[in-house]
Amino acid sequence: MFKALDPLLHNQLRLSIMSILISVESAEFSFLLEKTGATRGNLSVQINKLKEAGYITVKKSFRDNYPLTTCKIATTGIDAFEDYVDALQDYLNTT
Amino acid sequence: MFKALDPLLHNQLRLSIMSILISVESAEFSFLLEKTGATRGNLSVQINKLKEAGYITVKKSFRDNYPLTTCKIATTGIDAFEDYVDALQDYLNTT
DNA sequence: AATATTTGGTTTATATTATAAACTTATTTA
DNA sequence: TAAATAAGTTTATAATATAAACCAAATATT
Repeated sequence: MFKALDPLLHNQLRLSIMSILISVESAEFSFLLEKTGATRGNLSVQINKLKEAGYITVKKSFRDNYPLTTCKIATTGIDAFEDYVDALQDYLNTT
Repeated sequence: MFKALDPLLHNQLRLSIMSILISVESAEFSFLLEKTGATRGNLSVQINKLKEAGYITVKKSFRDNYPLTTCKIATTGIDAFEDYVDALQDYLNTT
């Protein structure tokens, strides 16, 4: 009856990140920071978990001499996100 | 932008329980056990958390000499569930 | 030219949470 | 009367989330 909810996506911050990334071409660390309201530490950790899972790709570069972390959703991530949204319907269905 | 997700509801098993309870008059422990596929220990713990929060009421009685635990959603629980579903929309909105 | 502050993160220590295994108490069956 | 089953509860452990502390480089301040 209830499909399993991908534990990686079933977390507020990671879901926020994915939700943002699914609707933009790419997003910088500071953009995600502002949009999610997370702390830098937490954001860093969760970005890495999503990256380890292959849900997003992370590019590290420099801009104006400062580090710049850019995130982009991967195909695997899009699929996982869609599956998650799909699975959730069973739970929310207030008929 | 992203509303907070009630941590009590943002858990697969507890959300399953609430999802079931919102659509029935009441449900027995064994019914929830079967529908959720949880272990008895886990189900017991999560039912109690929902009860402590005032999201559900739990009635303990006996039937055929055996203990019978019956759960029913409370008004507070209905409200919380609706708020949760509402908050989630911001995250899922694939527009 | 030192020193302090800011930027843009990462590491890690701690607290919280989730979960299953072990336990309990009563009942029925062999 | 011993073993198995029913219906849960308790609790030990593992996993997770989170913020505080840290770090390196750049810029600003005295």
